[in-house]
Amino acid sequence: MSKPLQRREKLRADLILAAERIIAERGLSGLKTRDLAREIGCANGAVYNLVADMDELILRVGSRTLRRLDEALSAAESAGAPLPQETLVRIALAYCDFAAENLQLWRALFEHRMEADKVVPDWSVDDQMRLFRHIYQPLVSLFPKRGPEELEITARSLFSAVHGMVALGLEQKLVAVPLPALRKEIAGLVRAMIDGLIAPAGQNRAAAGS
Amino acid sequence: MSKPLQRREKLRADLILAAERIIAERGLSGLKTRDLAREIGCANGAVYNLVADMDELILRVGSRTLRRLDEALSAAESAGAPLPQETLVRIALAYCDFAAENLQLWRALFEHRMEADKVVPDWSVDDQMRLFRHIYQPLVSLFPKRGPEELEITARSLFSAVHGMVALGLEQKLVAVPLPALRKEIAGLVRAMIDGLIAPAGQNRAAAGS
DNA sequence: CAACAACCCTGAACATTGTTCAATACAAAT
DNA sequence: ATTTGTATTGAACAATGTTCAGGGTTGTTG
Repeated sequence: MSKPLQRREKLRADLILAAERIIAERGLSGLKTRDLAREIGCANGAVYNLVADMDELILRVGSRTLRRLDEALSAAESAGAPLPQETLVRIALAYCDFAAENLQLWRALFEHRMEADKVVPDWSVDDQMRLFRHIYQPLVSLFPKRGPEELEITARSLFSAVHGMVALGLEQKLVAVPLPALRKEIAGLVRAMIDGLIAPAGQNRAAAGS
Repeated sequence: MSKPLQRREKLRADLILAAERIIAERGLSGLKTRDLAREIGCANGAVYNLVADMDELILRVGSRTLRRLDEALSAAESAGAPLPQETLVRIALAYCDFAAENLQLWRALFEHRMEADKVVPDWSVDDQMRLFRHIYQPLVSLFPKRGPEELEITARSLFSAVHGMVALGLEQKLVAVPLPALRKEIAGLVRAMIDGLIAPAGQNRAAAGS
């Protein structure tokens, strides 16, 4: 009795949680199968009954991280004035804050590289794509005339630009900007990007919209 | 005779070049000491007479990559109208092109993480900082009233934003934007950022400059 | 030229890790 | 209770960065 299937699932959940804790504490490179096995109380070989390999485990943890990130962005989306400009700023800052507060787990999302030939499974790709929808809505309000495809690309670009600022801003403590300064920079540049995109501006607005 | 010191330096150079070639072909994770030793014709142990460890070797390759990147950006800087806006766009596109043409070597610059406690040597940090100076100059032309510190931060932010677009844009082939589209997006968003930063713009330009 | 010291190189050995697998223990079914 | 299929174990394997004692080479000195 004691429903072995449920026990298996329980162990699986424990494994993923243990992996998450270890990555958060010691970084992606601190994740070792033997530590995991000891942590959840089984032989190292048993790990491979719960997940196919380390890649899958890391992606599972990534999925959890992405879900929490998604929630943080959702909260920011509806946590103030519905002005699309300010909503986008809030989302960008929420992204920055999440990365700072979950530094190692957030890094793991991008540091991890699939071993060549093996493909990222669909459920993982879906997780990633879901993030863009947060900035898509405000962009629709800002640019009602533009088509969905164009807006999707813009959403992706905006997201990527903010991601870059966060990534390099949190990189190395030596030259790193202090967090408040980084937040200010992000807010400023997001507003600038939006203003510039709206702009009935001066001379050279040629290539942006076409 | 046969000047052993020069021989050593020759071997060292060979080693770095071999490492560069391997990273370019197989990525950072494809770099193995035994392959390197075979490649340059020595025992695997001998590698450690030429460099302290893999970290140093990777940083040496990174230094070469950064130098070439620096040259590419320099060329872009002076390869067209001296209008600062267009100069910045050219630099951003040159960055994108360099990353695309040197994908694995460029990725290695950011994928590589120092083993904790060990610090990045000075010469490597210098290499990295040098990149910002390319966008610093045009920014001085654009914002003569702002102080050097503020401009340095802006330079860093602009660079980071473009880096983010390139990084996520070249990431996964599945959802990846084709290169010409990415270039167009980068040019558009760089112009937007600049316009937005210049902007005597509408309602909400509060937080950017302060 | 000979003896010697300093240094380099070799290749075997070590430690760490992801992964596999034959043997064992266990659970359920007949 | 016996059988059967599955889960678990822990030893073994392979890959890989790194170290090291021993042998060889180089350059210097008498």
